[in-house]
Amino acid sequence: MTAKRSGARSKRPRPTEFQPAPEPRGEPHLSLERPLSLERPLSLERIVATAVELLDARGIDGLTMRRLADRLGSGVMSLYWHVDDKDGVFDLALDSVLEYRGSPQMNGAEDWRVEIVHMLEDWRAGMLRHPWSVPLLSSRALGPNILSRLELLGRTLSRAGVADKDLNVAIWSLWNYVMGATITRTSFDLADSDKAATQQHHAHPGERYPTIQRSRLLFDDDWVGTFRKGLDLLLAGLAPGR
Amino acid sequence: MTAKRSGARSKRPRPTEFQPAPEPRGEPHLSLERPLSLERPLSLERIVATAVELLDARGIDGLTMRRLADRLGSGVMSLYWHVDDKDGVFDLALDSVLEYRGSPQMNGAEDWRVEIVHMLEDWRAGMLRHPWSVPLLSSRALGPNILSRLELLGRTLSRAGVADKDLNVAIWSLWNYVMGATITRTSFDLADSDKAATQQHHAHPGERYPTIQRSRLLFDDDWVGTFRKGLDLLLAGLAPGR
DNA sequence: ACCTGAACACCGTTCAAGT
DNA sequence: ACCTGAACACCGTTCAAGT
Repeated sequence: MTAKRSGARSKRPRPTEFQPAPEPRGEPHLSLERPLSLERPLSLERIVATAVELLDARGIDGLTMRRLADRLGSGVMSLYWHVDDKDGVFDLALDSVLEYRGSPQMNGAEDWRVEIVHMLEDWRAGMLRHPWSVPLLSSRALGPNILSRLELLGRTLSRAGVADKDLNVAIWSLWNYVMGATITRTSFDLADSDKAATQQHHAHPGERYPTIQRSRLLFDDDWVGTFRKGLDLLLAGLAPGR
Repeated sequence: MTAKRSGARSKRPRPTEFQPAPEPRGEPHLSLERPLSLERPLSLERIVATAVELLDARGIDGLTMRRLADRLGSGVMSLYWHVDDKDGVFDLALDSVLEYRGSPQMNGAEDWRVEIVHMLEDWRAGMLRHPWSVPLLSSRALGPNILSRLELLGRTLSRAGVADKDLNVAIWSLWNYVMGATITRTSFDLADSDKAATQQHHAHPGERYPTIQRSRLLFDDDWVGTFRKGLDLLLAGLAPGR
């Protein structure tokens, strides 16, 4: 039977440090009904936070409505009062993980170049911290937090002197660069953990892939450095002035 | 996870050849309404081709082992003799769609810039023709056809005069750019078909996203032009010579 | 070598109902 | 307003077996 409503349930699964629920800051609307108790009552915030936890722990296939409900100490169907369906959970989890907490004082005084690099590295780091977000991001619609990042990026470029007519290309070039770099990175993490494939394709690239081998393409693990170099190059091209 | 297992199970021993192209020859248009099973014997090729067909027609969730077997006119479990598991089908389908048929005579005589642009646009077009390949590509290991594309890209860059020590950054920058641009593109296709989200976030970007609106970021549909511009910019930065 | 159905342990979601 | 179990129509895959 599935009667598991005994008292020992429904405690917080783990005290692991973990990013707070999607809306920690003083944002417009929020539930002032409930105290911040993470205990009994189901709430969108709790559902999303737990979904992220589950995704972090077990990957994209590990998120199951039943498993999620279980972790929350509720019945499966209770989730459906708060959420449309499983895709809704994916969308919410994805966007929550992409929220941008800007650095304390990023005002106009700073060098815009520093600012942009910081934004993009933060974004990339966020995705790498939750690798499941990458495929999700490429198969689901853009949420508000992602759009906010785009907006901020555009604003900064604009402030840096990029003309309106060039803004489009500038934003997308940077955006695409970050997405691409992150995908590449997670791809290779995957490849590394998949020894069979690595053996088969990466271990002896000299025979079929001499250039790849010569450039040490698959073995260079200075991802951050490479990321920065390409980014600098791009920025130089986009806003040559100053 | 690659499909070939080390045991004696696979159809083809796994030496040098991975597997031929399952994509339909002739014009890329194919009928989605395929009559079932005119050819009797199951084969890896047939399985992969049908999987691609199914993915094209019904998306990533539409591929089901049962459905696949059904289309092939076989029992579900018959598939498992040719293929490890469902992930194996995904890997095979993905790689098959990314095969590069170089243009007839792409020899050294051509301008390398033309060559590279052609390669990358072909790659991008291939992914857009099979949108399910994008999230798959960002969550699965790189297959041989993808590595071949990388190799060719590196070789061409090298021939164009890029020094070995710069090859790494050059390859990844271009690669990442294409991946990112393609993801962005498919994201917006999704957003367009998702009217609720579009209504909510894209229809009134002026209020919360003034810069995005000003740059007409979300409404510009000259994807090809934008793609080309960013690419030219990148190429100029990567190989300033000439 | 190749293919098969039955069976198992799961899924997401509808529904009618409880508080 | 919030939550629930039972039920339905699916899944992927193991197994023992057939040719």
